[in-house]
Amino acid sequence: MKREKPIRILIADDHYIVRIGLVALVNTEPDMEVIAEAADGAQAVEFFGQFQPDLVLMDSRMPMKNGVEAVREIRKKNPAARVLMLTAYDGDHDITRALAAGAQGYVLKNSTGDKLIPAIRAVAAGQKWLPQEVAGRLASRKSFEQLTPREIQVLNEMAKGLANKEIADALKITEYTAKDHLKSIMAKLRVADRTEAVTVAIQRGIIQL
Amino acid sequence: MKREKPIRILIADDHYIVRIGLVALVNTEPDMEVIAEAADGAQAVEFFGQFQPDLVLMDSRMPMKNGVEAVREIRKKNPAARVLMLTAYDGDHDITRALAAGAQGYVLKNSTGDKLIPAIRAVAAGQKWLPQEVAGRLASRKSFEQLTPREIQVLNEMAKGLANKEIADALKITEYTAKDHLKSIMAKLRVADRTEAVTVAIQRGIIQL
DNA sequence: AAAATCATCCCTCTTTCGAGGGAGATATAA
DNA sequence: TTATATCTCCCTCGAAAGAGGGATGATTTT
Repeated sequence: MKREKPIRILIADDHYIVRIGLVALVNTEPDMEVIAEAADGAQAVEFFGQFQPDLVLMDSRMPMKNGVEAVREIRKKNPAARVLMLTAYDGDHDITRALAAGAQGYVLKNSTGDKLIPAIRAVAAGQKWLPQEVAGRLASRKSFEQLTPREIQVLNEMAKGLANKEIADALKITEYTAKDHLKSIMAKLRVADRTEAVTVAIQRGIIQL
Repeated sequence: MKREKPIRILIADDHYIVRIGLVALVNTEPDMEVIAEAADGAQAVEFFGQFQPDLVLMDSRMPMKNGVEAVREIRKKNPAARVLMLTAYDGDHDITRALAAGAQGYVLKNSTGDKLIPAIRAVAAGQKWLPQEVAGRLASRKSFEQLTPREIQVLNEMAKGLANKEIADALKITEYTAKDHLKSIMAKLRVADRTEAVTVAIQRGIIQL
């Protein structure tokens, strides 16, 4: 079970301080080493191709290209890529999408080192890794009803303060259709009005501001 | 200008990884040392009394007691306390409130080390420290129009998806008054409707979800 | 003492929301 | 092929929302 070569890790996080923390944490382990640091999603994709790390430690929320998209792109070019997602919030949407995009594991950012290090070892070894609370949620209530891409577009327009007619114009559909999307959004999220729909969507990671 | 005693620092952040990063960063400087780490606002207040650090590096968003409240409490007991706030978002509201509560400086979390270290030295030396972009904003457009406490309460109820009548009941006022508050909220934030009012308020740090 | 700010209440009126129906087209899965 | 899901369009109607006025009492500031 002893590996002669250390696990070569690429870190991707837009916060400098978090990157320092991850480097410091990883470097306390003799069998791991950080070989590169990316500050956004696009850079993560670029550096993956360049350094071919054994594992990517990736923040789910980043500028330029978010973590989920970055994972998808990396896995498309390199299906064997191992990715462990890091996130501050545990919105279901982010988690399911990250896993669907090809991430093997998920760790909450407020985890202590003794949770993160085993996760890195597990994913690097090809295993899945999910926090028990998240795994439980996904299994039990079989996650929330999924919004369609179009509904998410409508949500984003709503968050800007557009009226139904304006949303319709923006998306080149009729007001009827915009209202229909709104109806199904509210039904799926089980909320009372558009305002709550937006706040819930933000909490679940469905949209970002 | 050489100090014989290092700057004794208390770190307060709810994310373990960020704490590690801050410790690693600070410890590269010979004239600084981290003497304690708090994981929430209440602990920060407690540790301040216990360790009497020269400076507190405090996250503005924390569980139990947020950064702004913690600063206020610390400064009430110890008016000479030096606090440098750290934040991920640069919402005006957070910044002005932190400064009003007695923080001497403000640093964005995505700052690199060469920005954070000078900030620590400046605040420890009793100077103010604001990022140029923030200082510029506060000076130029003399900050945004301030919402009253009551208006913020209304905003919070709106974010939950309550109708005007429900907000009125929750706050024991008439629907007329609730609508009046909503009117002035929308005017001050210059938004089109309640949904945008909520999203803008979230972005500015006026309310949290 | 006068001015501003805050919180409250009131009324009208037009526009928008949201609920509740129905329906067709396409594409994919079973 | 029959579902199932997504996206689209349509209609009605009552209930909210939001704009526009006016007004009062209590504080605080000037």
